[in-house]
Amino acid sequence: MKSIGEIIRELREQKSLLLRQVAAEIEIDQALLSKIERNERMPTKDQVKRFAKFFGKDENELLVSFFSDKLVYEVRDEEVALKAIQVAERKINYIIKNKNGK
Amino acid sequence: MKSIGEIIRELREQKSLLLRQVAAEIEIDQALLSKIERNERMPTKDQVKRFAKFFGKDENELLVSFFSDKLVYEVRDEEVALKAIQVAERKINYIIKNKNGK
DNA sequence: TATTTTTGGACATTAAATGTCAAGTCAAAT
DNA sequence: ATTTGACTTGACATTTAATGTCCAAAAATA
Repeated sequence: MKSIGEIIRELREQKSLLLRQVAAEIEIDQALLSKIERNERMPTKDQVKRFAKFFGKDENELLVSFFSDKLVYEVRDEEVALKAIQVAERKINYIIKNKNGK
Repeated sequence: MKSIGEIIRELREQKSLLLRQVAAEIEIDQALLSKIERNERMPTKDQVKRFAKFFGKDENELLVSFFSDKLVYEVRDEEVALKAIQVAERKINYIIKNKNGK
């Protein structure tokens, strides 16, 4: 249930690394990393992959956090947020179901 | 389970109206309406509201279609799509829960 | 206080979405 | 077959939103 930013910050602090150090590894500006960790900016999908690799974390696990954050962001202020997500889930299930066959 | 575009097209056809006529009412280019109906472009939230008003449909109902389409679009090609949506739903529930109190 | 780390904010850059126009296809009608 | 009307297509313009950068300010630490 943690945001992608919180996760990244925790991983960094577990290793006692500085923003500057991680930023250099991931090849992003350290100010940007600071913002990402505080959920002020979203990383790109590619950056999330690099974080996973650098911290030795499962890529898909981080991607789930990342995309779920993006989804939440898209509807967080909407009255119909919850319903929209529920309908979206059904639509995705439908798409998956009819992916291969028919 | 229909897309916002399909819904709009059905509403228009039920009333036997031409693209040009509806486009004029909603105040958008008819080419854009054509694309919206075929899910080639997404309408804006404000346009969705105008469609609801013009067709006499419940606004929130159309907004749910609209936002769920946007959510699906955001993750449709991702391996983690379904999990991301499920986690997003939990996050939204959490946000709603802590909206007023605490 | 001096140094280092982190954050804030303005601005630049890039990317993505919406909007527009004119030409194109297609079907029906004549 | 030609014309007419409805719809679609594609290239392009415009707008909006996101990411990225830099430097100064703030906060923390020594």
